[in-house]
Amino acid sequence: MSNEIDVDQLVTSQLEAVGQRYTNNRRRLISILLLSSKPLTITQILEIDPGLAQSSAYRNLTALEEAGSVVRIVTSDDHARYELAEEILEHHHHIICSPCGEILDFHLSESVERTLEASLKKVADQLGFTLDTHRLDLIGTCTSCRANA
Amino acid sequence: MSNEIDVDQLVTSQLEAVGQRYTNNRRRLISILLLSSKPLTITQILEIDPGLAQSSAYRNLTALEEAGSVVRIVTSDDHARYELAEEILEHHHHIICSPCGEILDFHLSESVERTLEASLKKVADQLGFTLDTHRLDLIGTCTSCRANA
DNA sequence: TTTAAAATAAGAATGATTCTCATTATTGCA
DNA sequence: TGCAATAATGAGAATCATTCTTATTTTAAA
Repeated sequence: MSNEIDVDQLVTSQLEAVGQRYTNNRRRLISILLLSSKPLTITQILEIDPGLAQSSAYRNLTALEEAGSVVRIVTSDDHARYELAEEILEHHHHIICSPCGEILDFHLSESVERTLEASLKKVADQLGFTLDTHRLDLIGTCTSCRANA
Repeated sequence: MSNEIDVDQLVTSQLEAVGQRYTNNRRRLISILLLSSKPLTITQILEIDPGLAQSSAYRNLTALEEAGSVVRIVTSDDHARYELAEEILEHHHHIICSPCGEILDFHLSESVERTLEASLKKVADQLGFTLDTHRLDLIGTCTSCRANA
């Protein structure tokens, strides 16, 4: 799933399923996210590709989110961040620096992930919820914020 | 920690530690959150106690958050929600209904919680992060949203 | 009490995000 | 290939949760 051709095909079919086209602007967004190892704010995305119109970037990221290709992450700092969906990237989690809002991805071992999932399934059943996914975020302080403190 | 007198004492000292007073408005906020079994939006809080001024509610919830008495939770729907901090409520997690934004609290068994924490500590160390806490959210659909679908 | 510092509340300001709409591109069909 | 019809684009306006300002009120300590 790390091959760009596969990603394009996947996104194409995800968009098709919600009646949307894989346009040039949307390709640019996907490729920016593909090159980034961490979730990006709209501001960061526009800095990387200043040719993108802000309003189109918002609209297209929303379209990609509805298609299930992209995920919108909100932390307490007030810029949402976007990254490729787990169907493209693999299931993973986030470690968030609370002073600066920076987010990095990390993975949990298979076995921890599995015991966790079993427990979560049980909880959701008890509460009458249908489960789509889970989100595990670590909140802390990164090296550089610690240095500047 | 479920005794209201204890809560008031705790909040008083938490506020004191950041040079803030436990005023009447702040008491009203704490008691609303104490009576709720789930995180509330500002709108919901003002509906419960229409005597509160919106600007004061925001300011006071921010003060209580800085004191560590209250936590601000942002989901993808655009109203932040507030609940009492874990120091008051006990460590717990959230199950979020993505159609309607509703949040319920749940607890994980001690043993699952412990294995999880051990893994997370390891990850944080590797990435050079100091860890404050973790956040585990289940994303799904609640019974009533499923019924109206 | 008096007084200095903190809290309050009403409304203005901010700013991320969403909407509008005129223009441009794309698709399906003849 | 050419022509609608439909979808996407981009510039700027509008929205709306949240934060700021400021004049007034409350509080705590001497």
